[in-house]
Amino acid sequence: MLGCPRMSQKKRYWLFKSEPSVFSWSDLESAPQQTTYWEGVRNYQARNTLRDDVAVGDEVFFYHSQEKAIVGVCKVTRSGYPDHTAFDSKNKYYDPKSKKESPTWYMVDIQLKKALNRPATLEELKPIAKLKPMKLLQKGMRLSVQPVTESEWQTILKLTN
DNA sequence: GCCAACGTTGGC
DNA sequence: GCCAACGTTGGC
Repeated sequence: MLGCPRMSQKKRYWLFKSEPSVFSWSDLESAPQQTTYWEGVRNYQARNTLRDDVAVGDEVFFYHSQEKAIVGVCKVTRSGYPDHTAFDSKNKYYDPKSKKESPTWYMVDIQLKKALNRPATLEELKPIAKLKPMKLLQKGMRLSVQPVTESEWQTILKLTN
């Protein structure tokens, strides 16, 4: 669409972390249309990314926190919209501060694209010189939604090929 | 399982 | 608006 600034932008790459005991790659495999909304992000920086930067067509590394490995690739099928789990008092992600008129928290939808041939572990990524600046590998980095550069993306894909 | 590094909350 | 207290994450 002309005139829509984000539309004309190049595809971007992201990494989403998930606790496999909460929501795993295999949960995504068995989800309807292998699609899920990315609920429960309760960190402002990650929220800003979901709300403002993640766009339809972008690609996402799915990272298992416990396993400490990237396990698959997804694509974004819906860009930022209010995280409805924050409105539900029975939901574990309930946040009374977030109002429907002015939502605090946002989510996107992602769809499974393909599993990596094998998981790319944090351990093996760390010594790779090209990946040294990668957000995931920085000390104290706990962001659950983070950008990945195209070169980092390609390096990791090549590694697991 | 411990503890350092963060982010958030709340008292002042 | 500062900062101590607290909760959570993640490296080891």
